[in-house]
Formats: sequence, C-alpha cells, structure tokens
Amino acid sequence: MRLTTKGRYAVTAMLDLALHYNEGPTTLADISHRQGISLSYLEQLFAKLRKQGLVDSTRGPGGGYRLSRSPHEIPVANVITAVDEKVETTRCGGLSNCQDDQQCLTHELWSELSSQIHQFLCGISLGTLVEKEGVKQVAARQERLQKNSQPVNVSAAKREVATAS
Amino acid sequence: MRLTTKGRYAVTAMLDLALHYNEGPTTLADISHRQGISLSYLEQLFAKLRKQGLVDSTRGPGGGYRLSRSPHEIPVANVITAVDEKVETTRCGGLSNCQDDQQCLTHELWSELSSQIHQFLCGISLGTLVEKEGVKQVAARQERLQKNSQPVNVSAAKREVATAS
DNA sequence: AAATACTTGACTAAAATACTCGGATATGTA
DNA sequence: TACATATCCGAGTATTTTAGTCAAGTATTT
Repeated sequence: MRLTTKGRYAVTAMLDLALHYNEGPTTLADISHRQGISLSYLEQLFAKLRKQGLVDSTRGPGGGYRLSRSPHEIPVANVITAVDEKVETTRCGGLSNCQDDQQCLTHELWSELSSQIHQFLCGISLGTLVEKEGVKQVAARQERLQKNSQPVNVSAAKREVATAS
Repeated sequence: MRLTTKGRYAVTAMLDLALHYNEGPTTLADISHRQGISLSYLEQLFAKLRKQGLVDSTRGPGGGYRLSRSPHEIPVANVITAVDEKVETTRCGGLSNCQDDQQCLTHELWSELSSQIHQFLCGISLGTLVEKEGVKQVAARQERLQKNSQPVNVSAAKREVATAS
C-alpha cells in the first residue's frame, strides 16, 4: 500500500464530510478552512473521489459534496486507493517481474505486508472513525475555531506573504 | 512506517547477507551482482546499517560485511528503520502537532496503522525469510546465474547502453 | 608494494509530490 | 437576465526525494 500525504489529505477530507453527513452538501471551501488543505488541491482530490463513486457533487450555490453512501459503508482503504493510483508495496506491482523478469528475493515479504495493510484499512470505515472519542474532540475544536474566525481567503493571504518578502 | 525502494533494497541486501551467513564476509560487489543493486548505492545503505550495528565490516582482501548477529535475531523492521530515517505514518512524526500545533483529525488512524505495520515487520526476521521456500528458490537461481556469467562491471555496461542510444 | 575492500562526502539527473493558476461550466437567487 | 456560488478541468511548477555517480580517501591482507 502506498501511504503518502495525498492519501492522508483525502482521508481527512472524507472524514470531514462524514462528520457533516447529515447537514446537506459540504463545500470544499469549508473543508479547506477546517482542515487546512488548499482549495485547489482539494479539487484535484475530489475529482478522483468522484470518479471512484465515493462522493456525489452538486453545483451552484448551496452545492458541494456529500458521501455517496453511509460513512459505515466506506472503508478507509477505498479512499486511499482512489487518490493514490498504485496500491502495492512491491516494486513490480504484483507482477513478480521485479528482477530480470523474475521474482525478486523479497517479493513475498512485500506482498504479504501489502495484504496486511490492506486488511487493516479495509476493516476501518469512515463511520468507525467518526465514533472515536479522539476524533470527536478534534472535530469539536475545529467547529469552534471556524465560528470564531472570519472566513479567510487562504491563497490570497499566502500571496500577500509571498509578495511581502 | 515509510516504505520506499530504499528500504526494499536494504532488506534485499541484508537477506543476501543472511543467505551467505556461514560463508565468511560477503563483499558489496557480490551483492551488487546477485541483486542488481548499484555498488555505490549499496555503500550508502551499508554505512547506515553499520551505524545501527546491524552489520560488521572487515576491510582489505577477503573482507566484506557480515551480519552482526544471527539472522533470526534481526527483524525486518530494524533494517528498514536503519535506512529510512522516519518511521511514522503520521505527518508530525507522532508529535501530535499536525495541524496548527494541535492533533489533526486522522492522527489516531495513522498511529494505529503505524504500529500495525511495525508489529508485522518486527515479527519477521531475516532468518524467517531465509527459510521460506520461495526465497530459497530465487536464491538458488541467483547462485546459478552468478556462476555461469563472468563478473560484470554493471555500471560500465549501463554506460554503454546509455551512449549507444 | 600491490591489490582489495570498506569509508566518506559532495554532487546530480530524474521522478514524484504537492501544490498553484486560470479559466470554463453549471446552478440557484434576486 | 445578471450575478454569486460552486464544482470542473488542464496545464504548469517549485520542492523534495530517490537513486544513483564520482572522487578521494583509509585500512588490511597477501
């Protein structure tokens, strides 16, 4: 399994969606504010998540994204594989042609590890995570922060910093 | 846990060492031939493996590297962490300051995953791998290839290919 | 002395990652 | 219809990592 920040961002964003599952569509701008992920990057990620059928989108004012099904029916593994094309730990992508068209010495090890990770992440759904105490606490903190602060144009703010230097 | 080709190379090389555990020091040149890893890259990796006390080295003719202890006492996890500085799946390296100095929404998930992977790779030693049927077969093939072919300067060969195009 | 083999450090091409930017398109509201 | 809000889409790019090269050592055996 490939574990990159891309996959982490995707899971975080999807978890945010799961937390607001009962509130109608959530905009990427909201997720961006709450989770500190750039809007344009979220757009890229959600294009893939949509293609994989994990989320539905509605355009226009009041629109946004929502999970295509219950949080309990979406394993974390699906989210990660949706944005990170490759899923294998092995070099050859499971084709066993790692070295001179033959299986390399450690091929078995990596396949086994892959399936371990896959199993673990398949066993945990967004729904599972939402119910965790720690997640609830962090989510509550994020809500408070959002209410106290004005909506901010993050990229504009960053641009200011950049030009100031 | 970070899983890169660097870690894979390291495990492959260490497994090669384990396979020749009873034959005195193994040179990096031999490993390079058998496993198709560039000599200079191996040097880098083994510098780290030595610092971590996983291998002992002897210089001069007849020298080389050998495992510092029995293959059964070296878990794969140790090899990987020796060459891949970071070991955490989490962004913050377990410090819980992933977002605005606070714990991010998915922090728990990644810590748990980390420990899962760690457990798995701690449970498998080089000795375990050596005994696997698949590994034995691949190793046997590599021995045959090595005996049939002249020692080759790999990087010189590669350079030829490159200039030919 | 000569050959072998490890040791160290600096450097680099190529790939991947993590984004940004600009614009297009759809949709609800006044 | 105008306008604001959102999603869509493609191209471009700075940074980091990977995977390696290169050069100049040092230690040890024969």
